[in-house]
Amino acid sequence: MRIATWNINGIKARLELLVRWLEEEKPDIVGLQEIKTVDEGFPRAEIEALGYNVETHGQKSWNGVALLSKLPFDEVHRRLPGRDEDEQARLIEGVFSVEGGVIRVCNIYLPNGNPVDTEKFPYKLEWMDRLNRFVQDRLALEEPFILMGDFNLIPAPIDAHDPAAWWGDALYRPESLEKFRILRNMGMTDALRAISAEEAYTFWDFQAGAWRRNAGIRIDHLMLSPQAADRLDDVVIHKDVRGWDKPSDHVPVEGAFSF
DNA sequence: ATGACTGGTAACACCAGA
Repeated sequence: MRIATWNINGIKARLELLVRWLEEEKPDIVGLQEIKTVDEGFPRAEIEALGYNVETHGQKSWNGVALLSKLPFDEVHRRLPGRDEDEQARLIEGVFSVEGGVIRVCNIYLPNGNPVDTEKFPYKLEWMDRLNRFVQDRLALEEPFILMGDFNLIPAPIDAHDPAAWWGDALYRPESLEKFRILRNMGMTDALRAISAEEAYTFWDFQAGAWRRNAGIRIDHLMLSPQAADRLDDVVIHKDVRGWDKPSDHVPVEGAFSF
C-alpha cells in the first residue's frame, strides 16, 4: 500500500495538478494540506470519479486538510484535541481495515510559526505540545499509525540547502526542534531517514529562483509508529512534480508499506 | 547570488505562506 502526503497549496488552483498526479501514481491514501477552502468548496466529485473516498476538514481562505482513500473509512476524526477555542483546521485522521487489522493515518498541517516575535510562534509550540500528547495516546493503541503532513520543521542540517540561512526561523530553531525530538523519542520514526541518509527536499520557495537553484528544505514528513515502521518498504519524494505547470511549492512524499 | 512568487479574498491592495 502506498500512502502519500502533499501540501497542495490551494485545491481550487491545483485540481488539474492533483488529478494528473493521482492518475499517474494511483496512491492508495493521500493526505492534502492547505486546501484553503471550506468543505463545500472541495472538488469532491472530481476526486471521487478517480475512485477515492474523500473526507475534508476545511476552513475559509487558509489551512484546511483532506484525506483521499481508495479504502473505505472505518472512522474519521477532525481537529487536534486539547484546546476547544482553536478554530484552525489542521488535522484529519482516518482508520482503515487491512488484512490482519487496522491502520491509522493522521494528516496534519503543523503551524508555520513565523514571525517568531508574534503570537504565531507560541501557537506553533503549543500546537506541537498538544500533538505530542495526542501521539502518546495513539502509540498506546500499538497499531500501525502514520502521522504525516507538512510539519513546517527542518529536522537536521542536511535537510536544508543552506541550513545557516534557516537557523533561527520558526522551522529551524531550538524550541521547535525540541518538540520534534520529543515526538521521535516517543518512538515515532522519520520514514525517509529509515530508508536514506541522502540529502532530499520537499519544498522549494516560489521566490528567488529556489527551484532552479535547488535551494530546498525537507519539511514534509511521514512519521511512523513501531508497528508501521516494521512494514515500511520504501519512501519516494516526487520531486519532478515541482517542475510541472502551476506547481505547488511542496511535492508529494509517498511511503510504500507491506499492508 | 545580492535574486522575490503565489492563492484567496476582496476590491483595483492586503494577508499569509516558509
